[in-house]
Amino acid sequence: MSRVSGSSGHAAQSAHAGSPPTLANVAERAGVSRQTVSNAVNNPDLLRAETLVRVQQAIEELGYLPNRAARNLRTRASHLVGLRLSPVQEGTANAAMDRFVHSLVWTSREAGYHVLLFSGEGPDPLEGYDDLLRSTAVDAFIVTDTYLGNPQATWLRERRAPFVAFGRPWGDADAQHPWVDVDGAAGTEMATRHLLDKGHERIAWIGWRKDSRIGEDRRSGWSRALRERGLSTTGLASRVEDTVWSGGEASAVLLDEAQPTAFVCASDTLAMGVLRTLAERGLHPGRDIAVVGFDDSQVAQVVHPGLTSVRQPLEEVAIAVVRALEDLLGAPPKVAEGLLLTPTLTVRGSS
Amino acid sequence: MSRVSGSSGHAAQSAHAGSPPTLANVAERAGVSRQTVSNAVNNPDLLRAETLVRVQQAIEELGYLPNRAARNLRTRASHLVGLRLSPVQEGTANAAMDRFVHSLVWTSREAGYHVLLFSGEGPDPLEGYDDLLRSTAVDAFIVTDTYLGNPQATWLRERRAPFVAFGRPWGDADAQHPWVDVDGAAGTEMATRHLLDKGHERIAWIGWRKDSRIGEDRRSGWSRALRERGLSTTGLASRVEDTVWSGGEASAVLLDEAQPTAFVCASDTLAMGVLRTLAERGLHPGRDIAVVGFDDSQVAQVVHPGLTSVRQPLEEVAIAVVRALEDLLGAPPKVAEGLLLTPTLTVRGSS
DNA sequence: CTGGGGCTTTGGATCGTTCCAGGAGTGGGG
DNA sequence: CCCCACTCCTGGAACGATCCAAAGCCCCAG
Repeated sequence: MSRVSGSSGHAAQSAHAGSPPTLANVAERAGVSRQTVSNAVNNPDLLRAETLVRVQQAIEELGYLPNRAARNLRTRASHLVGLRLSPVQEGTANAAMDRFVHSLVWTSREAGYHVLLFSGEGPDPLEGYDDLLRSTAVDAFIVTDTYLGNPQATWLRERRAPFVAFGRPWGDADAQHPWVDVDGAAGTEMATRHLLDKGHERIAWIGWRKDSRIGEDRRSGWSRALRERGLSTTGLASRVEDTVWSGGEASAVLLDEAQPTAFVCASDTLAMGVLRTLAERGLHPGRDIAVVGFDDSQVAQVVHPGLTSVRQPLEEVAIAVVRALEDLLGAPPKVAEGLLLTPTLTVRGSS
Repeated sequence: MSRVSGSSGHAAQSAHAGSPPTLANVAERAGVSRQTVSNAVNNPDLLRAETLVRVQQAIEELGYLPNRAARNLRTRASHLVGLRLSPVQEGTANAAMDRFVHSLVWTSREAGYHVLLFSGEGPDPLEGYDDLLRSTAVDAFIVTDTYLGNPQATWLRERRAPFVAFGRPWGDADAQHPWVDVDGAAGTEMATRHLLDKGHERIAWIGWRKDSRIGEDRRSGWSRALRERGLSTTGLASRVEDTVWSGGEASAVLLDEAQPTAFVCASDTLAMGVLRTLAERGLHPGRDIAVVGFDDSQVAQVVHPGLTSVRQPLEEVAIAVVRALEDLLGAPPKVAEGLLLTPTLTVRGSS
């Protein structure tokens, strides 16, 4: 047999092999049984040191790696976690999602998992879950859009499908599944305090409609911070759609009617609207009026004076999610828990 | 056996079953052999109509779906495609990537594939490919960062791993793999013509360093459009890093030295720098000076007067990539081809 | 010398599916 | 009446790994 020099330090022979080496191939080469090779891979402690070395050498020489399908079949586990990409919402939320996905993929890798993306077609939030679950394609799911009043959670629980949620179970207090979330209220509270410390006293809020749990949560941080200092919130809050235009309109009205010196917004998108209004009126963000957004999106980083924004610790969220996943899939599964992480404030020119 | 009423119109019994139903279960219930059930699923034509109905009914009643691992093992295919997320480059490129991933997941679903994400740890562009390939976890890869002089392409070809590239094989003309790319030059040419049609004659270019193939390609579209109208390009081009600051600096210098009335940029990030400079000088984008970016990112949509930008048809790219994938994995595999798509121009306030 | 216990290693069965070769039933032509 | 072709269906083997029970080996106490 001719040898191919492996440049990357990896398997030498597998490069041109017709089909990948199997356990049996390794076993034959090492002069042991299949089971021994399997043990060398999964339970090295069981082998005599001498044998282990011999087997490992054979593995190295052949460039053996266990066939995933076979292993999955036997162990009834795929080491894949499913993540559903919500339907096209080319908005701010997407940007955060992107960061989260990156972190998640990264963290999962360390834990021996891979992330399988799937998409729901229509508005049906269950779309896609069913097939993957029934075909045992994934070990667990990661559910992200819990603001929907999470029908997924209910559905998945009924099917006894393991899953971890990024987002609190807003509706039911006695949800049984593990979840991780970012304390939005703490974020806006931090943002508001930051402005208070800068001397602002009339700080306005622009958020989402009242039926948004997340929106109301973030709003509560703002009002809490103000009341803490004995300041009133009346007339200083506005609830609108999450668009630049809405943010602009709302801030225009607020400026006219309540003369705030600063704005805290439920999203960077809304904050962009505020910046636009300020520009139209010849006001300078950061100098004349302070503005704080939420999510620390790309936009916040590149817009003119820089937009101060609440940043979600998505890397930590990912780590916590994966940890919860491991607890969940481990034997025996640990009890489900919720974890609330605190965001940080990225200060830029707008404040 | 008690019946559970299935609310979603799906499997009735599987909801509370300990383990999912198998082929054998269905076969028993339908009074046929395993193989017949298998045929009912994969080759319905082989069955007598009557039998087919009976089997399908049993499948429906049990909520049967083939076990993925077993099928993968037997057919030596996973119906998964691997997509590597590049190391954290929290920049503009990311945003485009995000849109692409969405489209890809969506399109893959239709073709019966799922997208498996993985991440390379360090700068090594091969990181992660090897394991997935050797363990036969994915059927093919989708390679996106071909600007690296694609060592992946070379490596994957050596291993005979099927893959489709999003991005031209810039280096070697005789690359054997299928690829899909967006004609950046056509995009900037379109953008430049758009400005020419608006009456601009001194149109500047701000792009990336000369060693960027993509950057030079985009630049060529600009210069082609100018020369076409007999206009000179000398002194009107600048090549810098892809940062807001660089874009700002470059535009400041160009404004001083060449008095352009419009800017075409290789990225939205650079365009944002131009907008900043204009703001500092009290110039109004779209009225005094026109600006066009590239990628039609989130930023372009929300920034003040709106940033005109070249938009890549990523949905079409995804479709083409998946089609190429199907050709590649089909039997017999079709010949590899390259496909160049044309971007569009999203016109906004900045021009 | 025998037997028990710990440490290693082994062969067979199994996971759930698809491939393969062949069997049962039907109908038509010689 | 026989044989062949055709349609439809079946049982056994295979994919490549892990689980399980048990066998071989070695050493020491009885």
